[in-house]
Amino acid sequence: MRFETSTIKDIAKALGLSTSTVSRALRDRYEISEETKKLVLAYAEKVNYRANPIARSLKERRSYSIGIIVSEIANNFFSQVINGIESIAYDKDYHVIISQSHESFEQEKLNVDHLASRSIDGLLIALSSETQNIDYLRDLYAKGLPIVFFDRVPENFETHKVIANNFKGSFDATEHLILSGKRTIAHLTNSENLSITRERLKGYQAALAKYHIDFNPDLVKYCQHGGMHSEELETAVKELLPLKPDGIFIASDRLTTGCIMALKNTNPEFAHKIAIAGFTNSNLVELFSPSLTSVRQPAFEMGQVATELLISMIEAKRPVVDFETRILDTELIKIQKAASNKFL
Amino acid sequence: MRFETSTIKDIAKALGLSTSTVSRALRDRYEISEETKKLVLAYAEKVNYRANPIARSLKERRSYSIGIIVSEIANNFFSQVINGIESIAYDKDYHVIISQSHESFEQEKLNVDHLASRSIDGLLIALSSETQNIDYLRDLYAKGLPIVFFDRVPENFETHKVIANNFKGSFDATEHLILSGKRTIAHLTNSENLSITRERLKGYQAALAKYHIDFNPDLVKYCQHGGMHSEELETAVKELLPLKPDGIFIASDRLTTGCIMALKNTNPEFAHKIAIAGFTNSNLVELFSPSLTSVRQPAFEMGQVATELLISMIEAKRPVVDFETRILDTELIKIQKAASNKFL
DNA sequence: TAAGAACACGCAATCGCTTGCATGTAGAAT
DNA sequence: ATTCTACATGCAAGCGATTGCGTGTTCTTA
Repeated sequence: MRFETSTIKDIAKALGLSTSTVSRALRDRYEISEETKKLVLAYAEKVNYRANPIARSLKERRSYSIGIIVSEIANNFFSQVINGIESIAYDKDYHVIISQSHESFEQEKLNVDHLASRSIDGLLIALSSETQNIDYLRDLYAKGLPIVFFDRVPENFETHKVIANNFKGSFDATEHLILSGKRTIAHLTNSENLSITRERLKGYQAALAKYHIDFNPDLVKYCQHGGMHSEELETAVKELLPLKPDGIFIASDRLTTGCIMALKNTNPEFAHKIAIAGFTNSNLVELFSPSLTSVRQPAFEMGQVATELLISMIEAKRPVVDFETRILDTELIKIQKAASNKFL
Repeated sequence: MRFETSTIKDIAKALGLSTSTVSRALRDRYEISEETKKLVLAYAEKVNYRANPIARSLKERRSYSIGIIVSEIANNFFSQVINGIESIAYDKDYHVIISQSHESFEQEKLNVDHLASRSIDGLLIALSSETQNIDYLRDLYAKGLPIVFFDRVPENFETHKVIANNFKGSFDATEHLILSGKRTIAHLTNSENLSITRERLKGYQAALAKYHIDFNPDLVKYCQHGGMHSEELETAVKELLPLKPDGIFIASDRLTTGCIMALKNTNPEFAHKIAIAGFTNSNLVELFSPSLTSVRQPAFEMGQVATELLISMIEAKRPVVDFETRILDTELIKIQKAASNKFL
């Protein structure tokens, strides 16, 4: 060991006790006298004893750590979710290990496998946009790894899930565009693999239907890589322009910012004419030009709820069979007309 | 064990070998016949054997993982650094564990201690803006934990460091403001504890000096919490306004976006009159209104370089005594006048 | 043919910690 | 005074993997 930290054995030797007694004192178990417990604790404090979590993990077959898989941390939504996760996990003495899939299925699987082999006690995951086959997760789950999905969740997988009210969020955003007079509303969205894609599409369609606007499939553009490559965004934008949309509803954080960028690069003038509404948790929307109406997800809360559910699974005495899907409401943040008019 | 993964013992039993032989075959050591090696490898493959990293860590006293401490991942600069770190680490079979200090010294120390106790093989750290005392890092370092600092580095700590050319980046940005006719240039910056704060201040001062502009300390505002609280930004902005600056140079990613926001909230009209230059690695600067000239750090590369240095320390046969401080050049990205004029 | 070298493998200790079981001691109960 | 109970502590196995050392086998060489 490079670090000559003191071990339970050192303490035992110094105090003329056995390692078992020391361990029990430290773990505060019942079969120990108040006296020796105090003695041990005092000495441990003195030498700044830290239990070796590795050894404990090996022995106990658990690590008090939970794994997180997101597509990328450089994404406001996900980093806020992670903060929510941490806020609960640390409170309950769990540590978190973050991994990025970068929207790649292979990377996702690699990371999950690695985490699993490091004895994480549970997994919080938002699927990558490439992911179609989740058998590898089923295997792990069957072997006893608690898994909670958030944001991008699979169907036919019985476990806890936490999602935003995607339908309503999309409906509201689309309706907002319609109410501000738009009629040809495009929809830029993620890979069809994702649950959020399907749900948000439905919300968009429902809003159109409510106002008797025909749904035109050509106005819907899918980005298979979730906007990771700027080309896919530019292609989508270029394909949309000839259809002369007067509004566009965008279905995810990365897509929203990427799309505005693509619009600006492709046709800056048009970028300022089209009305934009999109999912984003960016704290900087107020700085954006063109400005947009945003659908904000309760990301922090989503992380918290998912973590609570996960920890309840981890610590459950008996196998959990009653699963819930928590649906959290989104918030529509409209353009502040005044400000945006004044300076555009 | 929840996961009934196969162990080396299982393989040994199944093949009628000893665990030592299996281990040696898997580790590809010399005292083993080609034949049994193949046998073992084939069987291991078949049962999808994964060595238990926890057990290995315990035995070998290392974990093949490196710890990262940044102030927050929801920061373009840091998330890009992390991506750079990952790109090298994964290549060399290391895993990374990310922790956030949220600019709090206490949180930083807590996280570092936790990482250290989890047997990380090395640490990559950018200090929090609160951090003044790094004795706890010295202790760990003395006990043998390799540490490489990046971005926010301490003085009087002999180890590898990787930083941007903060002086030049600041000089260039300030000079740019001067050359576009500004004379009263404010400087919004981080806590004085940070190396980047001092270096960037010097660059700012040097540029002023070059053009014979008197340095006015009142024009420099420090944010002790690195802009984590919006109040400190608003206060700073409000204090600056009476001095009627015509330009402002901002010293970090979070501060830059936060400051523009504060300007907009405080006095939107003024926000569009003042010329802004600032450090930021945001991919969205082109969307910002008001627009700004940005100093972009080679974040990804910084992560890569730091990781290479760290791994070289970890794998060094003898204690490293020759340390380097790598300085990477920044890039000045000027406002695209055309675009910004057209739509402002 | 006999002795030594080279090789392939097993035994067992070890990393630091937890815990079931055994043991010893003191006080309570008869 | 003797037995029983309760409590405090120690012993030792085990988590999964690595590795120094010892041993048995085969092959080489004189």
